[in-house]
Formats: sequence, C-alpha cells, structure tokens
Amino acid sequence: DQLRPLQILRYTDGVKWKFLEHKGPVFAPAYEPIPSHVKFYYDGKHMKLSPEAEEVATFFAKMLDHEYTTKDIFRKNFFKDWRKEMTSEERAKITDLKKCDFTEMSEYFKAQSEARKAMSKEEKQKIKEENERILQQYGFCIMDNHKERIANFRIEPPGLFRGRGDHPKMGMLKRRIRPQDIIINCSKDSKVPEPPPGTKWKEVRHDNKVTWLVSWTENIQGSIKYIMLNPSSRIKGEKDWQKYETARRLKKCVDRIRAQYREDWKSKEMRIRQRAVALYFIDKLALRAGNEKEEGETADTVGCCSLRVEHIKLYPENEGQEYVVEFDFLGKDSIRYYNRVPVEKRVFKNLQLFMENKEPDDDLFDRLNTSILNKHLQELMDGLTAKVFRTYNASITLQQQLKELTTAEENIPAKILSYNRANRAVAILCNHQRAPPKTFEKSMQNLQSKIDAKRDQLADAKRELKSAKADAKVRKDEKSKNKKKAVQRIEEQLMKLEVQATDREENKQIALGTSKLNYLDPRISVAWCKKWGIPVEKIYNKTQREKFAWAIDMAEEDYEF
DNA sequence: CCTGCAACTTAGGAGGTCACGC
DNA sequence: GCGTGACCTCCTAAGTTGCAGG
Repeated sequence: DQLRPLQILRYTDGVKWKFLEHKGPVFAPAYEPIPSHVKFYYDGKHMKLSPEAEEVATFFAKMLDHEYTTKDIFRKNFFKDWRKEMTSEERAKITDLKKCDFTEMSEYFKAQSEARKAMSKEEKQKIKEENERILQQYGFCIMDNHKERIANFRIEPPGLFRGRGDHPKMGMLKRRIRPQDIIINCSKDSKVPEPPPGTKWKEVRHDNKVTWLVSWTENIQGSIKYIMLNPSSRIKGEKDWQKYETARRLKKCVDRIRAQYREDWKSKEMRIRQRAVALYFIDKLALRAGNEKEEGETADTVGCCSLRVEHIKLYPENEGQEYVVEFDFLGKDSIRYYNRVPVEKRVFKNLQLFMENKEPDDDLFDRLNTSILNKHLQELMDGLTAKVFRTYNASITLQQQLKELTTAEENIPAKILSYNRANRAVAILCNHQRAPPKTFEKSMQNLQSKIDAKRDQLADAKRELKSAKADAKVRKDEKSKNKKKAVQRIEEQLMKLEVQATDREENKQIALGTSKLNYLDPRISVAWCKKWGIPVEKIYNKTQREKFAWAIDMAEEDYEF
C-alpha cells in the first residue's frame, strides 16, 4: 500500500489526468486613473502624465515609504523602465528622478487605504461576498471526476519588482499580463474557458502530462509562471505522500550511504572527495543542493555545491573543539546561514586541500555541481536527490525529538510546547528564519505583566486559603475547600502563561511553518496526537488539515517514519 | 558534456481576520 | 463592544530537478 505513490508515477507514463476543465484565470483589475486634483510635480511644476506613465508612477508612489525606493539600483531600474512607458514629450522633459515629486499620489493612496479600513460593516460584507462569488466561479476546476480547489487563480497584478536581498533587478517594471499572454491547458473534451470579450488566448493546449491549468511568461527573469491546484488536491497530495515515502526509503539505506561517503573522503580522485564532502554537508547540515546562478540576474546566494572559499573558515581548534568549520553565507531568499560545526579530521583536511591556491571567490567544490551530485545519488538509491536528505533529516529529527521531549505526566499545553520545541529543532536545522515580529518586545512585556499579575493573584489566593484553614481549625469546611480549588486554578493559569512566554521567546527568530508544511511527514504528527490524546486541531489549522487529509486518514498511533 | 528551459516545490513577508481579554 | 495581537491566507519570489538538444 505504501508503494502506491511510486506505482502511480511508474506505470502511468507521466499522465497526470484524463479530464480537466476550468474557467481560466482572473485578471488584475484595469488601471483606474487617479483623480485630477492629485498632482504629480516635476522640478516643482505640476505635470499631467499620460495614463501609461501615470500608472507606473503610481507603483512608485505606493512604495514611497519603503526603504528600497532610496536604493540606487531600485531607482535606476525603475526610472529606466518608467521612461519606456512615457510619451516622447514626457521622456524629453522627465530626465531626473530626483526632481519627481510623488508625495500627493502617495498621500492619496494612504487616504484610500484608510478609507477602506473605515468602511462600514455592510460595505465590507459586500466586498467579501463578491470575493466569494469570484472564488466559486474561478477558484475550482474539475479534474478526473473531482471538483478541486485552484491555488492561485488570480493573475499577478503589474507593479515594481522587489526581489529578496540585494537583487540586481529590483525596481524593474513587472508588466501587466493580458489574455494574449496566456496559455490555457485543459482536456480536449472539456469546455475551453472563454477569454474576456474582444480578446484571445495566446494558445490553448491539451497536455495531460503536466498539472498546470494556465501559464504565462513573466518579464523580469523570463521565466514561466503557472496556475496550479491547491495543496488539498489529489494531485498535490499524492505527490506529497510520495515525497515522504522516498524519504522513508532513504532511512532504510542511509547507513550504507553514509559509510560510502566516509570511504570516499579517502578517494584518490579529487572529484569523488569533493562529492563526498559536499554530501556530508547536505546530510549533516541539511544544506540545499546549490545550483549555479547567472551572475547579475539574481541576488548572490549559494547552496552546498555553489559554496565559495570565502563562505567558510577553518579552525584547527576553536573553543576547546577540534576541526571546526565556520559557515557564513547567504542562502535561498538571502537568508543568512551562520554555523560553527566540528567535523571529522578527514573532512577538515579535505577542505584545506580544496581551498589550496584558491581566491576567496573561487568555488569550494570546483569539480562538482548539482547535476553530478544528483546523478551519483540516483545510483545510490532510486529517486534519491539532494533535497531528499532535507526531508529525511527534518522528519527523523521531529520523530526523535517528540519521543525525547514528550512525557506522559504533562498536561496538554505542556505537550504542545514539547511539540513546538521538536518542530523548532527542525526549523533550526533547516535554517528557517523570520524577522522578529515588529511588536515582539511589546507583546513580550505585556505577557510578562500578565504573569506578574497572575503571581500576585496566586499569592493572595494562598493567603486566603491559609486564613480560611485557620478559621476552620479542625473540620474542613466548604470555604477552605473552595479556596483550595481557586489556588489550583490560578496555578494552572500561571503555568499556561509561563509556557506561552517560553514558547514565544524561543520562537522569536524562528519560522515553524515552512518545515511543518514542507518537510515534516504529517503522519508523524498525526500519530503523536493519537498516542497522547491531543486533538489534531491543536497542531494543524483548517488549511493544514485539508492539505494533510491523506495523512490524517492513514496514520495510526504506532506509525513510524 | 554543457546550456537552457519547463515544471514543480519551497520560502518569507504583507496584510487581513478573528478570537480573546479587558 | 473595543482594541490588540496571534494566526492565517495570500502573494509571488526563489529554489530544485529532469530533460531536450546541440
């Protein structure tokens, strides 16, 4: 039974569906020109812009409060693209971004957003109903006898591109997507979606070897964007299940693979040593594969195979430990990875060797790339790739941590703290970080004062209990019984608050969601809930329960990853 | 082998929503 | 009822992987 996901892929020859029908995408609303009293000034003088130039100007105006509109690259890219949208007269006149005054536009949009917030209940309700109507009309499709939810049926609206980190293309104009940019994918025997009146699709195709419904090419990187199904859909769920089954197969042979790469550290071939050390990092530190990236097209980030000499430092001895490697680099989304880890002597010596006679910006693994590595992994196990190690190590860590941290005596809040701590161990392993919430310090203080107040309350209650007991002398009366109950109740409340404070403090810069959604076999969590009588709702919200419906159905309390 | 493309998964942030305590 | 903050949803960028074609 557990082999089913594999069989689906193997025996159906890449066919993803037999029938697919949908209504096509929802386009971004057309540009609404701003009222004429909202003015744009160039060099102090009012200037009426053409609608095309005005629209792009509003994109900038909406971002005026963001720090990145002060960045040179952002301004340069924006200005270049904006000028392309201007009439030749505008282009002749507007030659310096510094002389552009967008403040009235910016104020106008702020006022609009305030007005939206201040809308009456009825108006808000109306908008909600309209959204619901659109969702019902466009948010679902029929795939093989099932009505399935579509993930992103709205086309991305135009605006200014803001990549993550130090992105060379920040500020560029992301253009509006029109029906003639859209490729529709559906089955031949379905009702083909209608393009908006007076327009045509770029293409309608019937490719049942892919899962997407709609695609278009985006103008910043020239990559293709897709509309696909929601994670709750059959097609995504089966794929997810299969991912965890592959990770479980790795569990069965990971010892052999580890023994192999340790052996390969001694190889006389440089490429094999490099491959073996890289694999060790991927396994031990859950690093990503690290594809090469085109310079100047994206932010300068790396993964394992693309590490450069400048990203690691070697310490023969550090704080009482031998053979310490310090990693410091920007990974996916320009999130910093910083870690100091003791490694085996052989790894350390190999790293010294790889770094010999190299410049800081040279590749650490110059004989290796992700394609070589994945080909090797494929030979070690069917379906094995670099990212399977992340899934495997994340899931096995959760399982181990849950076993270690959960104790039978704990109450439910304490058990959930244990769960969160196990989840946190995984998030730390995978380096899933978040910016500390803007209100973190304040909300922490508020919680602390609640705790203080609760402590005072407890002290009072204890005092009252004592005097009640003294009053009652010999026989235990009703009053002291009640006081005792009050003390217990307050103690419980205090404990709950303290647990909450600990949990929040430990979670300051850690994001749990990513691992929960993408790396942790949900059956581990479901089994844990069953074993300890925790309602699964305490662990997964509604969306998550929909995504993991397959696991909730499947896993019993004795499930082992 | 290398390059580029296509398809799909993984990612953090913004902003909306809703529950909870006062 | 009201304000606050935690949680959730949406958004879309940024990865990984496999494959085709030279």
